[in-house]
Amino acid sequence: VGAEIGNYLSEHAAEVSSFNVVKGFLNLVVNNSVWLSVFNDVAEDKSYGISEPDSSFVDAPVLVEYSSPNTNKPLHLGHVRNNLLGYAVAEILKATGNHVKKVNLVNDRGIHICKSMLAWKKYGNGETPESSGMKGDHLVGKYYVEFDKINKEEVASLVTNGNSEEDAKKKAPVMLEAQEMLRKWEANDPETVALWQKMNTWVYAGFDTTYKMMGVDFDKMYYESQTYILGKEIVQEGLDKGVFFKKDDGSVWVDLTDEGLDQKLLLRSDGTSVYITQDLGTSRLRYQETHFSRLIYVVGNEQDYHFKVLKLALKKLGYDWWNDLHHLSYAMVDLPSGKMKSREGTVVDADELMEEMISEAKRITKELGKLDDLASDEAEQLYKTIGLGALKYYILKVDPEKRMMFNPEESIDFNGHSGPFIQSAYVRCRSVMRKGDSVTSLKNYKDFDPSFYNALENKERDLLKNVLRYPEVLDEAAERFSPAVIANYVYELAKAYNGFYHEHAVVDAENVEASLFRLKLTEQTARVLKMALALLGINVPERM
RNA sequence: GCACCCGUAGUUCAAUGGAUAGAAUGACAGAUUCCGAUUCUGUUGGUUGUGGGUUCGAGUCCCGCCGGGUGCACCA
Repeated sequence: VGAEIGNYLSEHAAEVSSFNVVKGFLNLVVNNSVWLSVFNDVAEDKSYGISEPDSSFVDAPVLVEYSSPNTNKPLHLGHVRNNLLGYAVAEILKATGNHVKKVNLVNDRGIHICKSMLAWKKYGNGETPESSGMKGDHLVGKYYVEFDKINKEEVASLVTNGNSEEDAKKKAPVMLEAQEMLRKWEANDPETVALWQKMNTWVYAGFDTTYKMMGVDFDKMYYESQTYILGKEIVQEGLDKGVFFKKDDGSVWVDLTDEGLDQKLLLRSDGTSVYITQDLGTSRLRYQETHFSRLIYVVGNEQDYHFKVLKLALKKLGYDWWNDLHHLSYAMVDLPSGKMKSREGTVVDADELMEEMISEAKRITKELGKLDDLASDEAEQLYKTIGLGALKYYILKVDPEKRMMFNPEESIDFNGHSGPFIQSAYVRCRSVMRKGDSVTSLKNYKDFDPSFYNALENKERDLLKNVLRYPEVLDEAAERFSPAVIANYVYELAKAYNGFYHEHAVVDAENVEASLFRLKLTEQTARVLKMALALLGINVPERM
């Protein structure tokens, strides 16, 4: 039966690009070429499209919202986890046939931006990214820190002059000025808005560089300055329907005590919106825009409660899509010194982190000295591939909902259970394939009939099993929204290949059939490794 | 105080309720001298925080306790 399927698919290879299980045989059909299994354990028939999305999903996309930075400071390690997760989840859902849109909701307004603006205005002397050579987001971040320093000094001196700590915080002159600035911004004061636009432009240029280096992208950007007014009609709608209620002071609330939660404010007494008002508004806007089948928020687990409230409020309003919202909640990253706190300067900056990983890759590669003939631009590209591969793998292999320990001192693994280990297995495959290509007697395997190979040896069987598991693993990763499932699988596969490679000669096998079989197996291993790593945003080099 | 999340080898992490809880790292011993040694094989290391319960079967589900974290703003 295996041979029959194989012959059929061989003739139709150009059209096929999917995985499927037929009559208990699992077939791996990728990139217009065919490999078929000779055994498997899967009983039920199933197809896995990986090229064309199912047309029924096109009008009901899955939206994945991630990154969501504030524009007052650069991205740090926590954002890195967020971005890598969001990107990988989006790619995994794409690979399982969903139509996916990646979106970013940038927090470009509020008191924190005003703090940076104020400090820059007072002490910046017109400094720009061009004049200082600083990345825009770092420059703006510098003035945010500056503000904080001055604010602290002022509070301290107020306290020594007999004010209570609480009063001092309210009375500090710079803080009052920042609040005044926010009011001006909201009143559309031209000068303030111009400064706000100028500094945000700097920040976006900086973010773009970071995103590009990280390898993440977005199909659509939303900005809070445009969305923060949304949601007020929804609140009114809730009042009309009698599911929200108004207190005497005019503030609007939702009562979720019947769901085991509390009462939650939805609109301030002065009629202005709060965080959740906006999220109510944007979620409905997005539903109207896209009729999404799912809306996935990649947001830290400190907001678990917020998203519970959001969903239940929408449920009370009678929107039947309330349960299509999903909060992909991830835990924070710990440093050996404890928690990351931006005020205490214990954050790990994303740009610096990536640079360090790349130079570490460079150091190790040079030490091994295998690639001294590589052109320098190719070499730089390679260091980037390895360094970022190590970083991304290190972060993504951990289950999102678990806290993870990040030790910058000991740095990240380049050996063992690591990105470069897997990359090097791929490179080894490619090396073997090149060798196979150079042997003319092996080049033409059109007539190759794999059915002869019924007696697999242990390491071959082990490798084959791992290769064929890929579709199931992909399914599981998509179901659980967990890139870690892919990451751990791809490691098993790389290990299986190394074991196989060590045990069996491929190009110089006992006979031509064995060589052909093992070459095919090598080729498919390389393909799956490359595809699976791509879902994690990890590239593979041809040499390393 | 109330709510939610997490506790697995020394360390960093795995394990759709299912076989003897697995890797990596560290230490030690060995193999391959090659189609790529960032390799492979072995030894070492566990009362899965703890006490009960459900189940034919629990690291996984339920309850209590201990430890760590987060949330409970007319901030976002």
